[in-house]
Amino acid sequence: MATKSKNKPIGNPTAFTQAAECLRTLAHPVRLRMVQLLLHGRYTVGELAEDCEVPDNVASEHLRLMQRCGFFTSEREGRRVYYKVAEPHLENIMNCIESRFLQSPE
Amino acid sequence: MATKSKNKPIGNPTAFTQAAECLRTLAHPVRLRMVQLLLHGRYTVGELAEDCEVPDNVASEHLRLMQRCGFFTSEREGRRVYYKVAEPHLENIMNCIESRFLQSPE
DNA sequence: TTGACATGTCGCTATGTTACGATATAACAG
DNA sequence: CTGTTATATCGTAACATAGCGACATGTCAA
Repeated sequence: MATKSKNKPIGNPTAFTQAAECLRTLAHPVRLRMVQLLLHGRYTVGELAEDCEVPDNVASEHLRLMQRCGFFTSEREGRRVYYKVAEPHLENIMNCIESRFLQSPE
Repeated sequence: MATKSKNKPIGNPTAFTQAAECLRTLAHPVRLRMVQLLLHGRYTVGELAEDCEVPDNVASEHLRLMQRCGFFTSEREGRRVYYKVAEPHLENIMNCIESRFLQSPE
């Protein structure tokens, strides 16, 4: 019964927990849009907030969450703060998501 | 100012909402492990529950969630119910996740 | 200094999610 | 029929999350 030879993939429980945490951070429509935008350039909090149609402080909180996951870094320039992508795998994952959900502009 | 020519990617708000829902469904350690297993073969509820170390009814609820997203289908055989992958993009997305988090067996 | 602007943080409420125990259904053996 | 196994569902309690308004910080201009 243990010799069923189903050769299961190995699974490190800790890794699944970490992966799930990052995916939860990604799993929000506003945050997905922010990732998509930041993969194409750098933006300020205000620019992201306007594009996503949320108040500035809400945008700021979403950005803070993603910064904690290591997705983004930020640099202040004058009174503006620019965010940009720091996690290189975000591009691959976003491509997968886009190919499934954002394909046909309808 | 609108002529800043940042050529933003187009974004269909509905698509981001759908994508976020599916990602939330994926964003759980037990469910990620189930997806990984089912990408390599078909399994019964009991087999998945044992591998993931959760009670059968908890496994059943996770499977139901993922079935609602279209990730899996199920077929009864006697008293067992086998689940298998129905959403072809799951493999690509899982590969992205594995390449980021499940790389080094350590 | 004062005031305006950009961003960040806090406290709260509403809502969603998870896991559990109990119970229900389904298939089968005797 | 009865009992056993496999899976599914329901109600609920603990917990996490999202968004809001108010307030705090930080930068600059006059």
